[in-house]
Amino acid sequence: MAKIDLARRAEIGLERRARTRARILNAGEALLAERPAPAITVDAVAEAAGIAKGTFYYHFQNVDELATAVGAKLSESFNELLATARLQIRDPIERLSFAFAGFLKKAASDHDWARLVVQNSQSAAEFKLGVRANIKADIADAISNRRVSVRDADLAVDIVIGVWLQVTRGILERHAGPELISQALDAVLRALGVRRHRQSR
Amino acid sequence: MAKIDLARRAEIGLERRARTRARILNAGEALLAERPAPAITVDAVAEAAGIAKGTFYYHFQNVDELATAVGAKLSESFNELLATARLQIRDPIERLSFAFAGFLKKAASDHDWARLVVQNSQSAAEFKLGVRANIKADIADAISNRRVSVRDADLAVDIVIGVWLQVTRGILERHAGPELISQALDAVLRALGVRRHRQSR
Amino acid sequence: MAKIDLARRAEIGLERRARTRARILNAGEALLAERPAPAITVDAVAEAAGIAKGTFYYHFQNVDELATAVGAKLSESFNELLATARLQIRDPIERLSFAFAGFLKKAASDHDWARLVVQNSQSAAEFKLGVRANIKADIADAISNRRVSVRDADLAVDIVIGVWLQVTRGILERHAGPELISQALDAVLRALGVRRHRQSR
Amino acid sequence: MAKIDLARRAEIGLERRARTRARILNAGEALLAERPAPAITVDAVAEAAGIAKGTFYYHFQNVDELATAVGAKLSESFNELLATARLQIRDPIERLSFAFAGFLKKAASDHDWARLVVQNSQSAAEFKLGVRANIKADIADAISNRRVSVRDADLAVDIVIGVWLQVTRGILERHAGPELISQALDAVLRALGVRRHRQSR
DNA sequence: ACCAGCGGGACATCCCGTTGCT
DNA sequence: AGCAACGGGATGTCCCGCTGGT
Repeated sequence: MAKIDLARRAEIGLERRARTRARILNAGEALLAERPAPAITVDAVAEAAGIAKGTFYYHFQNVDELATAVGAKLSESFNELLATARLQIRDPIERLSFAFAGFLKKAASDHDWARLVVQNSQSAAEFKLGVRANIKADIADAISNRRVSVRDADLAVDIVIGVWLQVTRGILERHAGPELISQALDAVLRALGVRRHRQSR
Repeated sequence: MAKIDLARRAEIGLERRARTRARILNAGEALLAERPAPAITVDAVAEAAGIAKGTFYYHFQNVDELATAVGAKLSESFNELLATARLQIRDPIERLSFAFAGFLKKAASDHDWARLVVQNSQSAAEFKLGVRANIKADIADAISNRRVSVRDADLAVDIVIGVWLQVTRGILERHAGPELISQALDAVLRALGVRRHRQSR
Repeated sequence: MAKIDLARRAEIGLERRARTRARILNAGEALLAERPAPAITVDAVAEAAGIAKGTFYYHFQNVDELATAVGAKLSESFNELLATARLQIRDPIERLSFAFAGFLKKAASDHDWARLVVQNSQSAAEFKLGVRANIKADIADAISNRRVSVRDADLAVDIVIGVWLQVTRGILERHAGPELISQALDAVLRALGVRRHRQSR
Repeated sequence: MAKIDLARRAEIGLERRARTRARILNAGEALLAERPAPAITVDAVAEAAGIAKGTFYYHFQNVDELATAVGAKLSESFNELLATARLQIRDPIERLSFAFAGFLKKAASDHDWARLVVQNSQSAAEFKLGVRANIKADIADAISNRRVSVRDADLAVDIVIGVWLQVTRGILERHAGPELISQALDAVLRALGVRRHRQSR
């Protein structure tokens, strides 16, 4: 019974720990959506999360570590979408299109998420690199298959990311409707010089 | 005689004031190029400008006011380029192309300026609006003249600005060479669906 | 068990908090006895209380709040004396006399307290109003009972308070002895035009 | 002619100096009427006087010196009234009465002056001593002539000054009307135990 | 005699990271 | 695991008094 007690207790502790950590993460997410990392304070996070400041330090070293964790969580949300695409879609252009449209749709339906993405695109190097690597892989594939006229893969990635981020900002600032998403996608594909092939969208 | 005295005094005062103010502005520019406004301190600005903190507060209310002033100065650097284009080029597409390429060239040749632009594109609402308004005017013109296939002016502006900013980032981060500028421009024009007309570039 | 824990924790917290708060209050009292509120600094209070500045701000928003708290504590010291009078003495004139003499006796025996009273009589509106209201109630009573010849209650209060404060200053500045207290009281009663009745003092 | 020029110039200089000094004094008066000396700044005085801060330091060493000068000016305003009384009135009680009523009348008709008096009564030792000395002289006279029943001159002075100051506060805070002045005077005379003699009021 | 501008420093405020407790 | 309270220090802000000019 003592065994059970201890195991149970540890289990509860872990649960509790995870729950508290999640609350901090959510609070951090909300604040990081408003302003960049250097401008948020541990006090603010603790208050938003409804915990004591000491508790924050039990879970994170400092605000930067929280920002990193939030960035990682954000990366996951991207990877979910990308994983789907990777499994189901073979054609790199279609895959890119799927992801591009998917990200914008998500931004349109979840403004908090969109704000977070925009803020993190500025700082949070790791997050940026992850997304970029994914897009670049598809584009490099497309380039080597002569599916696009653009030569420079990095330039192509910049075009895709640049339009994506700016349209995301447009969604937030001008409440641009979702009907613009397909137009934006078409524009990006034109920019890349996509050759019609088996283009299904 | 009193007239001359007063005028002279004011003149000297203005000169001195202007000189100190310029030093602060330059220091602020340099710091704002590194990190966003909320993360720079008055102490850092004062030290970089070689003045006392009290002197800073004699010229600006606080760091935000400095950031605004830097933004205004930045706007001017844009307006210079745009004023040239406005006077010499009639065709909206050519004008847009001229400005787009011009901004990227400037970024390539002056990385400090480029960094400042990228940082300010995030904050500094006024600066953004000024640039945006200029671009939108040309695009609206092009749309009404059926020179582009894109319908939504705001989306078109987002495309131009998005690619521009991201390529500027590329110049800074990957030291992208100036040879990419014309490729980027071509891509943007394709994205807008520009119809060949008397397109000379 | 959890209940006990929480209660105990809160209790200890409260104890510690109260102790530190009391130290700050005492330090503030001592400083406010020397000079008016706008002239005392948080640094001085913190040093006098033997705490860090941060701790001060954990307990008070700023010096004004401390001054208010000191005023409240001072009010209590008055109310203690007045409460005794209210319970034991029926006659308004006697009650007033008791309080008047009591305040002066206290001033004579505790110069720090007296200094604090004199300083606070200038600022600290709330403190003043509390004392004034008490005195006025007794005087209004006396007026309606035709126990005094003075008609205007506010004027009567001014007379009582004015003499009281000034004699208190005299105690501090000229080290006026306690033998003057009864003389001062007699003078005030004459000023009010008190009619002998069952006047026992 | 050169002589005349120089003399004239010096004359003008003196005039100008006096005028500027007066402007500073007036501004200081206005500010010192609002809050005690430690809380007013040279910057505020300079702005209120419409002069540069450097000019302030040409006329005064610091704020305390200004406060002293304002106090001196205030003393003069008292002495004017007292000088009249001294010349025209022989009887010490009548003289005291004249001054007491005169001060209150002035307070009622010039609230700025009254505010200044109340503020300075707290600080400004010199000002207080001057007034006190005057009153005490009359009272000592009255005591030695057996015109009052009070024995202790200092206590008597405290009574007079205490009531006077508090009634002045009443005039400011409750806009007490001038009709209370004679009542206040009567009360003070009763407090002192004045024996009817040739009492004219 | 007056002024604009400036250097220096006192002070208020905020916030970080730690401690001791349960 | 979580909390209240605290110490320490970075930073913003204000203001004093000086300087060099006319």
